[in-house]
Amino acid sequence: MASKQQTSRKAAGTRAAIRRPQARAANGRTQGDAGDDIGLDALVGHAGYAVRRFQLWIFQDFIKTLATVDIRPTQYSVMTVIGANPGLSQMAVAKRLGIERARLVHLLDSLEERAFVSRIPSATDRRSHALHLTGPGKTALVQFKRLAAEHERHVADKIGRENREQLLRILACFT
Amino acid sequence: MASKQQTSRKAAGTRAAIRRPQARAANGRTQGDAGDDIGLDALVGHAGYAVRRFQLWIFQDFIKTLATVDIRPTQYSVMTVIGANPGLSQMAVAKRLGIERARLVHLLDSLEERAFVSRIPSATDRRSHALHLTGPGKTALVQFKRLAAEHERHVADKIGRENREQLLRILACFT
DNA sequence: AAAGATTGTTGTTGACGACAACAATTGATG
DNA sequence: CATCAATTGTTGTCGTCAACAACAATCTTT
Repeated sequence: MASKQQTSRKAAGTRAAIRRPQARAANGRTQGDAGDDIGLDALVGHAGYAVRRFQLWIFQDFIKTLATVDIRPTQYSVMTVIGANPGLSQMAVAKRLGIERARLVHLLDSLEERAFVSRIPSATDRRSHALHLTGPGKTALVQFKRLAAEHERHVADKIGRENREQLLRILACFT
Repeated sequence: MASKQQTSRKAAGTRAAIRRPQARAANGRTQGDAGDDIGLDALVGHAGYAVRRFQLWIFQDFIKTLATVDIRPTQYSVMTVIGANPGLSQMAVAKRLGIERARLVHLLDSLEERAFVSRIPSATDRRSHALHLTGPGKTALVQFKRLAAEHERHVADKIGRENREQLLRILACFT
């Protein structure tokens, strides 16, 4: 942090800027202005880039759509799995969702504080907890699913209903 | 942090565990073991979940494939855009890639330290920098692109060549 | 010249993935 | 049965990343 010497900002002007008018970009643009015709070059052929942008958009919409109930995508996924498979251990949930068990601890803490989920000591294995939705948790999840379905409609509006289903088919092997 | 009272762990055994044998899950499974047949319920219909899992996989593969040159996806995207549009300002690059300009500062710091990119004071606007690849930066980028193409082949192997192209088409509106 | 917007920068916050260590407990092996 | 390895939940740290807020320097507008 203390090493960055800032050759440009504060000392701007000391360097003579001996450059031909401007090494005109690959486009027709001279400077880096607002013009939205900046080429992405190899990036357009990369699935990762498109997926990253898409995921950003989709998560933001999810968070916004479920803002009134203050539930984030990961929390929703945890509650959904527990709701469909009551009695699961934390390890099982973590493994199934691809979450680290260390991270799941905090997620469950927050959900337990809000009385949506309860950790019940397993009768057969005193190391593990059997995860269950509470009464209020079940009721809440119904509403969450309604809102999540609304979010899913936003997705369909954005990329098209057909495309959304195709996408789900293509990525089914990751779920 | 100091409030979590841990009703289960340390005090395990004090509570009588008055529960019928086990509230058998929706599946046939009793406990939350390793069995990989845990239902996802509503999650399977959510694009966001599939996309999150896919992005995780794809980024890990990218990082692994480009590990020898120590370049991460975001760094690659920055260098690619600068390479294709020399002279861009930081604002322009940030806006184009959907990165925050605050974040781009650090990205450029690291790339400038490695002498891949240089911030040249703009001749027309003394606030902004014109971003360029250095000689070594251009050479390196060629290799990065080769490795990135190899990564892209991994993606095609994973989800299928046809599916990959379809995916790119569907998500083209986000790039 | 003054007011407002833009650009790069610094800093903070919170979500998240990865990893390492630990106590309690279970399971397997001798 | 005693012992050792493995598992489970937990705590902690580290680094990445998005989102904001504030700031100085500089442009733009009036």
